[in-house]
Amino acid sequence: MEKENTYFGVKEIARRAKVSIATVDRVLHNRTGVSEKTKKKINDIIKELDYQPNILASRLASKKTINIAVFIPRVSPETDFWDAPLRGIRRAESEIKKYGVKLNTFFFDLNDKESFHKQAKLILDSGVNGVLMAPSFVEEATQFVGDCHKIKLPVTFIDSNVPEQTNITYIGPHLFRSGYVGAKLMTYRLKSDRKVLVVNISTETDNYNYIQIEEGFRSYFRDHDQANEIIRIDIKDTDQLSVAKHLTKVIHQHQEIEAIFVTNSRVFSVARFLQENNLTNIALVGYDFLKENIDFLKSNIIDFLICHKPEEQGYRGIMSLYQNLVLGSLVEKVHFMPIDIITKENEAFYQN
Amino acid sequence: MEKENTYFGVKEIARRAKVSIATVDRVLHNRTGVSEKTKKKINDIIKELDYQPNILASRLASKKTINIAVFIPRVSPETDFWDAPLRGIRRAESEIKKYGVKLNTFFFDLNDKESFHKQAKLILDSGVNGVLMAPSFVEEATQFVGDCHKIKLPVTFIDSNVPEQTNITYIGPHLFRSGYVGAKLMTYRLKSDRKVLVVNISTETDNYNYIQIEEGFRSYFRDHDQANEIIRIDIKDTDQLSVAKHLTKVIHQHQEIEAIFVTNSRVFSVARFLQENNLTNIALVGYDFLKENIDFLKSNIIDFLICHKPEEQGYRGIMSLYQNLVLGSLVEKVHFMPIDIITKENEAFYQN
DNA sequence: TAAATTTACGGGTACGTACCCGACACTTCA
DNA sequence: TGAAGTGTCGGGTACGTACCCGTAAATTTA
Repeated sequence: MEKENTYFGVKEIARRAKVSIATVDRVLHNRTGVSEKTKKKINDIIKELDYQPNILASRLASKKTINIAVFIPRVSPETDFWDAPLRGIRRAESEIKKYGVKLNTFFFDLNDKESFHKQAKLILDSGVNGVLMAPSFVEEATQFVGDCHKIKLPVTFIDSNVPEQTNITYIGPHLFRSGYVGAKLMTYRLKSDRKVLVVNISTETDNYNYIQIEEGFRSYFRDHDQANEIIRIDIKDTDQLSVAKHLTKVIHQHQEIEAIFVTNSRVFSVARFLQENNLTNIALVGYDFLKENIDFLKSNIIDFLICHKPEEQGYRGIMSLYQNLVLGSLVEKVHFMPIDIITKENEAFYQN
Repeated sequence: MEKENTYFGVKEIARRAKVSIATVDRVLHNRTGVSEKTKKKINDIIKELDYQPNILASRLASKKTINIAVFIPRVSPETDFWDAPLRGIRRAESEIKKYGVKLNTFFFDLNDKESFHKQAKLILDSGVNGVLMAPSFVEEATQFVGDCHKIKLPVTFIDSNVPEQTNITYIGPHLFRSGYVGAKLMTYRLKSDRKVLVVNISTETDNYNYIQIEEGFRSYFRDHDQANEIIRIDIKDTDQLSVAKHLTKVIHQHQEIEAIFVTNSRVFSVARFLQENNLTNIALVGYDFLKENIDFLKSNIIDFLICHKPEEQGYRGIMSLYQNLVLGSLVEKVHFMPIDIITKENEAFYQN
């Protein structure tokens, strides 16, 4: 049961180079105070032995804290969706803070790109060791990731993905399939070939995840030769009044709408509109386990909710970064969350 | 940047109990040599402080090796499928052996349940700390897991799952969906409403994963109102001669078979049969990136192969156990592998 | 050329836990 | 009554790395 002694550490390197452990350490962390000659000698031995530091010992001895930036939207009075990931993040924090991991939260406002920029700059200047973020603003996030890449800062996305990003990890739903599932659920309620409305309520119209979801949604209809015409609207002002205004208009224009698919958690505002206007015969499918949404689910205004375990996304996101940082690479590029279906019948048992 | 000093370790416990660290340690590992009185006092303080050991330090100081049993089928001359997971397992081993993890391999013979029993007994007696296994024999695996559960031995399944097992982790495909995908691929080649044959070549007929796959397969046909009749055969003797005999018979009985779905990696033996009997107009879909399968894929005998990244399953399986054992719980109950589709066109780029 | 810096390096302690090696008191038995 | 055992505990070192502090040598400066 003895541990294999085939492992070479700093001690062995020091012995071979005929220097002290401290000097080897200086080279390893390229600190000053080592002559070029001994530096080269030590580096050669490091390469020869293919030295891999013992990260357990390293973390134990280090007084430095690992700092992880959490970069997600602020929980707003409009929608408290981001409360769930934050809970998971806090849970992860309490589990690993004893190993010297500290989280710094940077919230941005979904209605204000400038707040994203500001916080992004703060993060880059704060000297953190990793970032967990929601790439809600696609373009801005892409640029931010680029900046992180330059200084070798690992980044993990949750909630939605921006493909073709190098060096990032994604933990969240397969957005296309999620939309596909949404369409399938919708067909359970479709009784005719009348129109289907896709509603995107967001200040960001070009948001990549909504596009992916909608593509999945449309794909289902194509794949299954559903004859329903799919129309879509973007509602850029997220308050209830604007939503009502837009919906009133579109429903007047297209009298034959028999079902609505909302691409995010703001389905409750559509539900509220339908309720207030007595349009309860329109099927409604949307996203996320919010209290308001559940209420409308219970009262049959919303037919289905899709949910991607947001709390677990937060928890896993932090844990993934922690493992990445503490245990070395182990890089898992993508981890898809389940696409859970919530109905009136099973909502009581749902685990976020 | 200072580490939070809110953490209480053995030192603090010792101070409060007015004993030495060694005595606290004795209590923590319930070794002998502590009076009932001090034991109780120390245990009370442990509970009060909600002491969580620093696993990093613990692993570093411990001279004990973590032993993980690898319990998978032997690579047989018939099919070298299990070579891939083994490669991933070896890769994981080389990455973590420096942290005192040792793997003990126990191979069983897929044609011999007795070999499974024998090795299972060996594992239980070997005093390992965790088990990575393929539950190829469902009933036997279930019983084995029960035994492991009694002695609190964590178990991880790869390749296929046995649901409703407590305390195990599964890393592998969503079998039902995999069969569903198989059916969808099949429809690309179906030109009429003639019969579809499902072939299960295995010494184990009641193998849970084949049943799951087949259910997924049939579900697709049901969901999409495909009129094709699905017939199935079990071939319990896996040699080429037996396969040929069974196929000859079933093809005579059902003259209208236009497609065959093989539920595991032994699709090559069906391909060989089709080739030798010039039945190349029959569509063929099966599993796994084996050299023989790829050859038949290239020569158009096999139309599609489905693959679940077996190497990665092995790698992740070990890593999951390692993290579970070293970093504490972090238990991830299920991790589904992607359901990859391999065709003649993309096989050259496939990453196992 | 002596003093003041700077450069280059080693000694040694700490991180939190594991565990060996005793020490001391107390009991048992011849 | 003394020796041998048993139960209970503490001191101290080790794991592999990080990093503080001190010092001798080399270099610069006066």
